[in-house]
Amino acid sequence: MRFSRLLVPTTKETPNDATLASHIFLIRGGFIQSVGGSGLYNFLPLGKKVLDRVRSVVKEELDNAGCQEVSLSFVTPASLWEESGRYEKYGKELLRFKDRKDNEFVLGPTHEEMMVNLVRQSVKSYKQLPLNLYQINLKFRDEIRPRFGLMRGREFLMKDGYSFHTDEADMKREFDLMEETYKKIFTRLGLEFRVVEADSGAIGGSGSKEFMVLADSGEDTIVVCDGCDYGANIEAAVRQEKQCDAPAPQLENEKVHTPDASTMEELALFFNVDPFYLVKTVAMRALYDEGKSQIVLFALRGSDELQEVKACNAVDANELVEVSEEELEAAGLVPGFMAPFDTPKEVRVIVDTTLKGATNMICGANEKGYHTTGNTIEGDFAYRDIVSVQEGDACAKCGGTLRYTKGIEAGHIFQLGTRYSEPLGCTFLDENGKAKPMVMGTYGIGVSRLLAAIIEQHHDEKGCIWTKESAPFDLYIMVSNIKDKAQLALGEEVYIALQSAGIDVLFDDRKDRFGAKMKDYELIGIPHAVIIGKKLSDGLVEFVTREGMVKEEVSAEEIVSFVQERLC
RNA sequence: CGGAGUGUAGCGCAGUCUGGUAGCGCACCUGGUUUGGGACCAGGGGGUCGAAGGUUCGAGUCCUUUCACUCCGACCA
Repeated sequence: MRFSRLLVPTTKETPNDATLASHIFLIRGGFIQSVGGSGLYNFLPLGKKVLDRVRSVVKEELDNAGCQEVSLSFVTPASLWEESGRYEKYGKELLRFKDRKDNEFVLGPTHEEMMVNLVRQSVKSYKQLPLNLYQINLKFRDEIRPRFGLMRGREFLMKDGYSFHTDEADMKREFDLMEETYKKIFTRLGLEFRVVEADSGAIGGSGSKEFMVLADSGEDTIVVCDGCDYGANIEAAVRQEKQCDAPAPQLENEKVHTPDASTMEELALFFNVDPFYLVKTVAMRALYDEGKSQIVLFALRGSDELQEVKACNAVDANELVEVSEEELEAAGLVPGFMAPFDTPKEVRVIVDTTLKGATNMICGANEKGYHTTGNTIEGDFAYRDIVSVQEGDACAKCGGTLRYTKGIEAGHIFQLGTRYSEPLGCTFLDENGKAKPMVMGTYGIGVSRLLAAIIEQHHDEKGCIWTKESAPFDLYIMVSNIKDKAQLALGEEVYIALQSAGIDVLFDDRKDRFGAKMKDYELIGIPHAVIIGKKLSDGLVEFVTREGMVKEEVSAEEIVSFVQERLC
């Protein structure tokens, strides 16, 4: 491709809304263009090329693993979402609309329902299973706050795959195969990543793993172990049960007047104990379908923090919101002095598992200004893991030290089970002619987000540094001064020779000066460049590696074979 | 949805306080010079100042309403 014919509107200035390197360089390098609406982008020729290359890596590896590509309608009937029960649950992120006949539709944010619908219509026998179908298509989610360019757009390109099995064991086999396949994909794209345990979120199902591209700018906090390969999203991370060296308060079971102490810090000071021996009671309102809600008290140790996603899952709610003191009082609770015991009937109580059987605990007395000491946590509570792992906690797997790091969620794989096949009636007949729901897995990769992730990991202060398999072109050739006949002639010759050798070349034949062209090269970030310039009079050209901007002088006569060797 | 801010040429911004010919830089077009780190000179094109209403002889500027976007938070496969 000749640069003079390519639409690459590079800019010197940074768009005022861009803060992340990937956002800045993708816009400045003329890869993408903001549509003006938030979270919507056009892909310009260069961006489209990168997208296609990334997409083909994904496709190749999936096809190798035995997956089959399909393409599902982007517009999906609302009735399918009602069947699965997600029409309500998915909330405002679903963009709903009606056609001229007043039928309701949804722009697909994910396609479990659609794929299950496809399969239930065409697969009836165990002989047709297993099956792994995927597509690489647009998705639309009406995000509350899109940001960071391609990182969190409203419209985005996603690879979504769905597998169908006769039993759990076969689904797990496929799940493991997909984990390996995803590792190959991210490795080929040149990404440093970590596979972590994750929360299953709105998709539902049991085990799930996320593929986190490590980057400080990542939106997710992940917990990793210094001692082993354990890694988990903060929303799903677990730890070894915490011990406390400080002595337990040896106090009778009695009511104590604590007028000014309602926070954990104040209480710890008042009783002179470690917060480990305090019961923290956090009140939240759990929201359910059809506007139903309930106040829930979460009881945990004073030394722990509530992990909201875990808490939300523990009560199977759509979401948790804060409750005002007035609401609490109206429900018969005493803010600041609540206990998980003797609560009003309509209030639900969840107790952290590490509190089960705990003795000598101090907690609220359900009376303003009073706490009780010497409590033992026992009885019929719903015990769940609802606490957040903190840095420095011990790894449940090896005892090593856990710490936080940031990641970009680039892929997520789920063991779904029958979460969708059952409500949607996606069944098969087994060897005995008995109908059973198919066991499913689902596997996603944020393809357009990967572009942003690659740049987050591979850039310098000057611009992008694309990896070998993601680069828009394999090589950039610059003719420093196109009025110099010798330079131009060599450029043309090398360009044609390398093109016909199967190398995808961007040939910069523009009239601009050296500096301007160099800036563009650095911004666009093609892995290698050949610069034909002044030294041609000595029979020399330069071979540049974008990473580190390493320049090597090469004889002009040998440049074609030199490049071929270096690029293979 | 809470808090803060911004809407003026394709992009980045000034002008708004104190009403009086709509400006600057980049980009773009023409001609010339220039060609190893975002060149220079000369000329040129491009705007319902987010929208609606109001005050005024006169509104980018003042008043009212409204819409959109951005940032922080909440939220989020």
